[in-house]
Amino acid sequence: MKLSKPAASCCSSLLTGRLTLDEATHLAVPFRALGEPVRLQMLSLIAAQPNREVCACELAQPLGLSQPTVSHHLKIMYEAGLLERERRGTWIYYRILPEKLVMLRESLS
Amino acid sequence: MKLSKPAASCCSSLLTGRLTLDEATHLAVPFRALGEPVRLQMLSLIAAQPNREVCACELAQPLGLSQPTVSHHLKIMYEAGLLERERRGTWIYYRILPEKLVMLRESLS
DNA sequence: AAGCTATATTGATATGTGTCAATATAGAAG
DNA sequence: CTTCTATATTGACACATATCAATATAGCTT
Repeated sequence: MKLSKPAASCCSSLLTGRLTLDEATHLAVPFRALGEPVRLQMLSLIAAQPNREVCACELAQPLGLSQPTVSHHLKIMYEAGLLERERRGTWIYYRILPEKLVMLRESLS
Repeated sequence: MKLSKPAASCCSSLLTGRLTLDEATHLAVPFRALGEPVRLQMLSLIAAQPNREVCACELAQPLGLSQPTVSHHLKIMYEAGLLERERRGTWIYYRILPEKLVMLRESLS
């Protein structure tokens, strides 16, 4: 079993070696998701909830955005691996995935 | 002297309270800069140098980009506070600002 | 000053994206 | 099944941005 690149297959780090275009492309996705002010506000709003989750329906009003726009941003963060979602009845609740934040922090060190 | 928000004026954190639009707008800048694969490759390339710096002229060829495009990306990362630059004769050398990476890591924790 | 090289800027173009209105879908409740 | 509400998708539009060729600027060197 060859281990040309030890344990970096899951999460590449910026500073420990040159990134291939493929690694860079994957790593850029969550950073791009974080590169939008409205989405950062969404994350901080979720984190500020007592139970660390928020119903999608609670986001439009405090952010002054339409429902489709909220849905769009949630989708981007979900697909970037920053959020998980859980359906409970008619509502869908979103939570931050702390592991992803850890991974991103590690990619910067 | 009122200290309504202790030490967070320099670097706001995602998870320790709701971000204002202004805080979010500022924090989004470096994340957006990191959200481009080519720029991540540039950073990893700089970090991989023995002296942790790179001449702007050394970037175009390994990345397969034109000189103006390289200049554009360097400017974006410079203005985002990720890079510092130093002119030495005709050449300009870029280095990563580790403090900025620390700040970004902290904003994710 | 003139010429050379490195870097930045400009202009043009193609692509990406944030936004909303309108519409579709999904689940709950009558 | 029908209706109601929550969420997602589509279409359209404005704006941002990645890219390069052409050009400008800046600093050496002669």
